[in-house]
Amino acid sequence: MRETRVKEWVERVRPDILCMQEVKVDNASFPTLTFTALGYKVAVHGQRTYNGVAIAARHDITDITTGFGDGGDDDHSRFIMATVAGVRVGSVYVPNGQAPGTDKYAYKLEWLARLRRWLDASADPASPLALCGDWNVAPGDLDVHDPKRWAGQILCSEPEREAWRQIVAWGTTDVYRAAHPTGTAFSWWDYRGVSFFKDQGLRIDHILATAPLAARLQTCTIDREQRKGRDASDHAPVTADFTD
DNA sequence: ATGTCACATCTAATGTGA
Repeated sequence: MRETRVKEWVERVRPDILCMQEVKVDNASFPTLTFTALGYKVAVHGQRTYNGVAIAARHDITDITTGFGDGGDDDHSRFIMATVAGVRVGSVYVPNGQAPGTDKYAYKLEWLARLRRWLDASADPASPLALCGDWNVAPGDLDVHDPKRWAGQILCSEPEREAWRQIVAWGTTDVYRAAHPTGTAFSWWDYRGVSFFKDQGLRIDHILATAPLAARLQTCTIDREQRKGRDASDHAPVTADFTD
């Protein structure tokens, strides 16, 4: 986990809630004290080396659940839900999927289908809820720097986009797209080559909100500056402001 | 355009996943 950079970002931005993905440490190794010292509570569903998701919040965190609890494979720590200040919040790390046709791709599509079934069974679109994280899906061509070059590729293929739409159709709004109907801000740029320098990015990190929460949306921005500098992630943080 | 990065492992170069 990029602890120093996250700490500096939290000190400056002071979000009420921060959802993290790919923390890549188990619960015992998560830097809980770093967040506590900043005035945050944390809920962690960690995993060593791979995956791992967490939520930090300035209010109390209650009703924490991890995984889908559907009897399926929960070996990957990719999903944690909790309640903060009356909002049900999820930190979501969707599998990358490697490439269409691979086992990992099938796992990704099934994982997204499981998330939809979990929402059907365990959540209420009429209540305030947000799903935040690395979705590893660019929902439409506006979210891709070069749609022709990416057509059919991982992160952009039609089955992935359809699985994404099934999540949205459950009852959420992509709040960046709601705030910026024609915006072309990206949240991820490949480490390799000159992709960031040339802004050859994709928008794959999303905040989805149910109607009662989306109605309170003020702004949604992607902090491109965070992709720069020493020890930067290949992702940039997405932030949304909601009225009380 | 198969490139960069971080981390793991039979601590040095290689495999893995992104």
